Amino acid sequence: MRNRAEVPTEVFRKLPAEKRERIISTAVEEFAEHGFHQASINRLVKRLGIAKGSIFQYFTSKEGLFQAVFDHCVDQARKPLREIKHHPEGMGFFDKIRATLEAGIRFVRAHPQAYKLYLKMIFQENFPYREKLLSRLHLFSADYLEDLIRQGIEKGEIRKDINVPTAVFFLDALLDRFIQAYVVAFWDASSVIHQAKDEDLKKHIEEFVKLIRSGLEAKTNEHTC
Amino acid sequence: MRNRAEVPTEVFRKLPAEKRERIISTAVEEFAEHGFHQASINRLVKRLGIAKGSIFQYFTSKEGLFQAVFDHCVDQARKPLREIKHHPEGMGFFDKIRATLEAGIRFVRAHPQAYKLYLKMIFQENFPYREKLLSRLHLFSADYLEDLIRQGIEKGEIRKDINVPTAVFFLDALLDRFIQAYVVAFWDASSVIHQAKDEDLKKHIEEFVKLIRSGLEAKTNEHTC
DNA sequence: AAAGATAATGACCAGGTGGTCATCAATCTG
DNA sequence: CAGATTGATGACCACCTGGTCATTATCTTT
Repeated sequence: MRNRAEVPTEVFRKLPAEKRERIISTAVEEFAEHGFHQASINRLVKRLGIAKGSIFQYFTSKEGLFQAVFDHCVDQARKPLREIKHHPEGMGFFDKIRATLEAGIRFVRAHPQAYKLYLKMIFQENFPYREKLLSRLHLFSADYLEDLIRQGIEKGEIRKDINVPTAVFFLDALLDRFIQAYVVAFWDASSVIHQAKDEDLKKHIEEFVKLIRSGLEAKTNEHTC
Repeated sequence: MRNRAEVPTEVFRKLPAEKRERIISTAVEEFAEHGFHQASINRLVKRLGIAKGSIFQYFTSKEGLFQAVFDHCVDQARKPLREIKHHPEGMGFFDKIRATLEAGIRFVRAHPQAYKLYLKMIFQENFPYREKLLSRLHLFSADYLEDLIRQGIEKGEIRKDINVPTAVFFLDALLDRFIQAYVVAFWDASSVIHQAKDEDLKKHIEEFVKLIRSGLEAKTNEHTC
């Protein structure tokens, strides 16, 4: 956070926007493909067709480059997050869940590399700025879902006897995993979500929300009525 | 698969069991901590107090060592998997889900390093034998869950109108993520599952299964009856 | 056009990697 | 005990890494 303005050097900031973008987006690809340590500056500069020394004139170090890449991705993610948070008040709880899923899919479609980078960071413990990323994301996902659930309870859409933290975890797991399955093939055991077309995706979102809403159990209402 | 008998050299197989185990389990730690590429043979042999040359007399290459490590972990995982698959016939669907969760927790408690290694492999695309691992796991999780769900439908425990692949995905996501949250702190936004004690864990498993069973929606039975 | 400032370059560096192999130590065999 | 066989060893190799910096090229200003 501190010195963030210094991380891409002044030299880099003076570069034509076009070149700046090309460098950042190529670097995103490199990190998303290989993780932090396996990512290679040599390979990057070869892909870019510039000299290695230039990279270190633009960014103080590999870590500095990564920080710039990371900040770039966070910026990309900001808009959709706000968009989701400010859903119209009239929407019901399960509509909001559906909208969240749709916005998530929209994001990973628009920025697949950024999302891949996020996935890489999750399980590669020695990534720099891991803590920073995770705290930022927690701020979003957990708090957002808890708000949603409490509102849903107040409005009578959700059972009152529910354990809120468990429900937060429940939803977080499902939403996150749904998005992951769209991007990473093998998370999707039954191969229905991964890279699905719009129509099929809508159906699966519908089915999915239905499960979140009512669970798996067969209704026994007939017996009681 | 081919040449699997050749992968740990005869020299290694002649070693006293004690030393063999120490080498494998230290290697598991190294790979679980650092992933494949970041794992260092130099560091490993230093930890073990043996010469680097020895490792290459025991295993043909770093990849060979990893294969041995991997096979070792799969062997560790086999017993609990079988145990789960052969649950007593009398058990209801949701009891089986509960038992699956409990068995999963028991496994990661007994072999945390093996599980960490699995997590590392998931998002590190250039890991060797990734396909092999994933196909093995799919065989378990998806097929097993599908069986369970179909049985549950036949017995009338699960709604008949359910979309089976979606339900498989739904369950797979939840079970997997529950186990992950026990091991990896930050998956557990609300910090209730991670490394929980037996009593608390039982409660959370109960709450969790309740959600899987009935979903989030408030029951509206009162109105209809 | 000349002078000065700024940016691009790639040979070079120290350090680490997986892997090799001649040498040495120990055990087994006759 | 002598000879042979096997296993342990670590100096060494080629290669790659992030990072440096003197040199060169380009642009700006006068």
